[in-house]
Amino acid sequence: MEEIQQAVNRTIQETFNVDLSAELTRTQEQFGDYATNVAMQLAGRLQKPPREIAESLAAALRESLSDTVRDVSVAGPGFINIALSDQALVAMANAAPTNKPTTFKDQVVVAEYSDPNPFKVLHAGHIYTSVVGAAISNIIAAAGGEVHRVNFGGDVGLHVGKTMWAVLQELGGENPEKLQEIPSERHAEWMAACYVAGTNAYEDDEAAKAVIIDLNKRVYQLFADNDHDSPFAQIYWTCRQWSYDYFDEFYARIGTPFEKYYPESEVSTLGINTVREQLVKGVYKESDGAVVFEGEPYGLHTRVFINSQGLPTYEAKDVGLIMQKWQDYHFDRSVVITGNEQAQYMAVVLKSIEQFKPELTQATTHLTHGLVKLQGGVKMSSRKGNILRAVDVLDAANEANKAATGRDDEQAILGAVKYAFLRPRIGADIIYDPAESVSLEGNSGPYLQYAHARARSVLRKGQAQADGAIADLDAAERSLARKIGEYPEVVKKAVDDLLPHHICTYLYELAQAFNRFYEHAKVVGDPREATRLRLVTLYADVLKDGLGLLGITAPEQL
RNA sequence: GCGCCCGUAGCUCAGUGGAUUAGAGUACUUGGCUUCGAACCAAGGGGUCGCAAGUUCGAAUCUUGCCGGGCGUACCA
Repeated sequence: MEEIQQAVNRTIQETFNVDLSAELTRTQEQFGDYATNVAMQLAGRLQKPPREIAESLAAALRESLSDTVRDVSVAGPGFINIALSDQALVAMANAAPTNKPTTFKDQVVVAEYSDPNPFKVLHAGHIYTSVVGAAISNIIAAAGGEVHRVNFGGDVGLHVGKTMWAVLQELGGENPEKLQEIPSERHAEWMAACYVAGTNAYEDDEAAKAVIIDLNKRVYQLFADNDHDSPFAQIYWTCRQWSYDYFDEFYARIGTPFEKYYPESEVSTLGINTVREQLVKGVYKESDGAVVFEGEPYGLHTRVFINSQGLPTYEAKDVGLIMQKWQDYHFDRSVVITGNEQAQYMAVVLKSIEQFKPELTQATTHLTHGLVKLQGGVKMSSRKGNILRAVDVLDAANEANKAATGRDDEQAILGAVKYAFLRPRIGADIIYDPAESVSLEGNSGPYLQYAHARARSVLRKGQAQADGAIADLDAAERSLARKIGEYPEVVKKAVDDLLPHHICTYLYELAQAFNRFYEHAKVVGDPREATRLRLVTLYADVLKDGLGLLGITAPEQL
């Protein structure tokens, strides 16, 4: 593609003495393989009819690209359509499984996502953000980045006070030894129930509310005193560990493990110190007893970093987190993935850091996604416990899959759920329908897994013939080869935009192209077997590679 | 009020560095398995691209203004 693009640029330069970078787009197969509209762009500057410009460019390109191009034609108001030769198409297809962009070559990248709070339950949104974050991390890694996947969460704060309140009720006071009576497989659900009880008490019971506020302060004090031994400390640390065990287990299950957790407690001191330091230098200001950053000069709003009681808010903690990540990794790029309700909040935090560490914010990218809603547009409400938990999403997928296939298949339901979450472009809220996600038909994860398994099955029958050279292509083969060769361009686009859904769109089109090919092209036993086996191999490899970027497995057989 | 995100077929979504006739899936109606895995393929109906102006040879895409939805807007995260 780049070769052709350069040839077009060179031709424009030579023919019209104009420096212009031509944009090459993929076009419908009936028109060719690539198209460009430079002739229309040039029409104004050259004061010539676009078709005339297109004709002379096309003629020159036919000459200079005679090795790689089958035909260069002019269509409509002045589009130049370029059809590749079979050899060029085959060369691109051959390179497709391994040809990756080098956008992040030799760069250290920190990817932060998921960010659940200890002492709370993982909900559907956590699967979504984890799956999206993992896919983006995979894409960056494919482009050469050294990716460190990290996770940030609140091990201190009011929600901890709420949970601890109910925990103490359950234990009948500060009796850490009673925790041992809770079997390990019930830890997560027990703590989730405690959080719900604590939240309800906080809202309904004034006395409890006061206790919870006090417990919150006591938790902060544990860190100030480095207290691991008092009964209260033992309960806190044990429950905190239960949370991290539960997170680890869940991430392992869905295949999105993390290298490091950054608990809030570990970054808040750095955050508060940094903010105080910069308060003296005038970056932050005191206002009504709190420390704030005034965003209005930058079109943002003012936010509190240290509250009037001297405690750090999330803003100061995030300052600490970013500083800590910098100290730990000296990253070239830091990608933070959160819900879009944090978009403007993060803009303020980053703008404030830009005042004293501009190199750090320049290297930071904040990507935001929407909420997970259920089919029918019902929003998942937080608190109270009437939420869709992460396991509920997987259970629903499992139920639906079982109803359709009659068996349990963890890889199938993970493939289904992940694909359902990755298919839409990041940004808007997503509507999740468990039944549709595990559907065996249409644009779904199982369709792609099936399409892969089917190809591998053909290859098993075709034995080891699959590395033969391809000489020429018939129409069905050409369509498939064309689609396979597009893969590197799609990955490049996904990397440039940091948008994994481009890969979903492509893989589905690829699988469709294969299924059409398969429909009327016999592979094993056909005179063209060698060529076709080679194409099927490339197809299956690309499909597997693409699913891998999405974090979806591609089983050899289903 | 101000700011950010979003609005494409009944439903769920691609397409938004401008481009050839706006595409998929699903649902509905049909056709195709004695043949490499039919979880597949093919055909059909279904769209004022929220509305209106503007820029252009050309706008779902860019600009402006409206309408509708979500979120944010100082001591929550």
